Amino acid sequence: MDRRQQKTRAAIFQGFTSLLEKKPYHKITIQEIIDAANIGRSTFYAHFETKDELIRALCRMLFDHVLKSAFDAGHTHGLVLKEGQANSIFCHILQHLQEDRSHLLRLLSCESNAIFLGYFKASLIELLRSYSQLGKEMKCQGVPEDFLLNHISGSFVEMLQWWIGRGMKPGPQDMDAYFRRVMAAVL
Amino acid sequence: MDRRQQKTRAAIFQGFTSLLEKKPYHKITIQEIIDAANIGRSTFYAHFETKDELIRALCRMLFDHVLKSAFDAGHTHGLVLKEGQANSIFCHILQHLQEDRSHLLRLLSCESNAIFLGYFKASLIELLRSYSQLGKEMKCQGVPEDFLLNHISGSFVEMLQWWIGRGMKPGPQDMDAYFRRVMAAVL
DNA sequence: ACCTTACGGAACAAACTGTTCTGTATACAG
DNA sequence: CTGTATACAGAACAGTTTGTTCCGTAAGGT
Repeated sequence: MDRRQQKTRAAIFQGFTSLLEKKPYHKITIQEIIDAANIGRSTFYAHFETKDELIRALCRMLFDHVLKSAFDAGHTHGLVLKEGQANSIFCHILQHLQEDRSHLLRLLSCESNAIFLGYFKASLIELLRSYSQLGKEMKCQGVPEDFLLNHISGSFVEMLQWWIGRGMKPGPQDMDAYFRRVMAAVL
Repeated sequence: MDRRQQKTRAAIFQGFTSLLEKKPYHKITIQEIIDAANIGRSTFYAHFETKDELIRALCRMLFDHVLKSAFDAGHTHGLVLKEGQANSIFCHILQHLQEDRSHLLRLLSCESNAIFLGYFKASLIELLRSYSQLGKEMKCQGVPEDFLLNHISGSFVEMLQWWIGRGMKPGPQDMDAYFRRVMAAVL
């Protein structure tokens, strides 16, 4: 990809991100993004057709990394923390978020975090669907697998929302423990 | 309240609702609502300052009824279905939704249902918080009550989303059974 | 019957949108 | 190093939407 395109794209993401920390998504105008990114009007439209397309691209970029690395960790250690283990998919995601370094956590803490959490849940469902050991780790006979997938992913995202809303106060291990307790009948 | 205001308010809700079934919330303009409701421009702004205020008023109106009646049923029967029981808070909500008559289910099925489900979850948390028998019905020691409240409400709404996305295919009793299974460690 | 007030509708400036155009600057390949 | 391709900035554009103000009319409430 052309270096100029990379820089422009990064500038748009950066400007958009900083705006999202100040005001809700639906009140941000494309004009403001253009000003924040310090680019020309036509340049923005050369990269993204709409604001929705922009946020989707942003989500893909951010979530792909986190979920991929969590998946790699979980492939050998399982979904949730078991006794004597240090890693697991869910715990790894939480730790990765707290370490941050990317703007991910700031976006998940912003006023419009529901949008990001929605995309996050969809990505998580896809991840779990492709998780080969899923069948072995899920209990709960008599309930459709699809329902369980939705319940697990949904519950995790709901927990994330609660965690973020409280300033990430309990640590990742504690959260993983809470999660394991309430999901005891499923995982 | 003035009869004229009642009629205007109803016309706005009606027009807005029918628009929501056709297109997503954020693509609906106030101008379209005005046209659909067949009222004057200044009249709309005399009732609501913004589109967000309108949808919030709509949610309050719709959810208050459902949750209040569900609460009355649950006050004598408990949160979830036990053997030999015909009613419970969660099962009652599902049944009430399926009977419909109000436009609630259509709104929860529309493209922008995430907005409604968000308000629904908030209302549900408030309802449960004021539910006197909550402490007795919740298991799961060692996990903050606030976390459980969020998990229960969140999981219910996630289930609702799944149910609606599948055309409300399994009946309310089946859904209540699924819910009871996955929440076995909590309720 | 009177007074209050909600309504309709026009007109308004302001802002945002999405597109098109032109000239310039930069990247990349040979 | 040179030429070609293309990404960029910036202006200009018409078309919407927004939120407000005005006034005359119509309906409600007492």
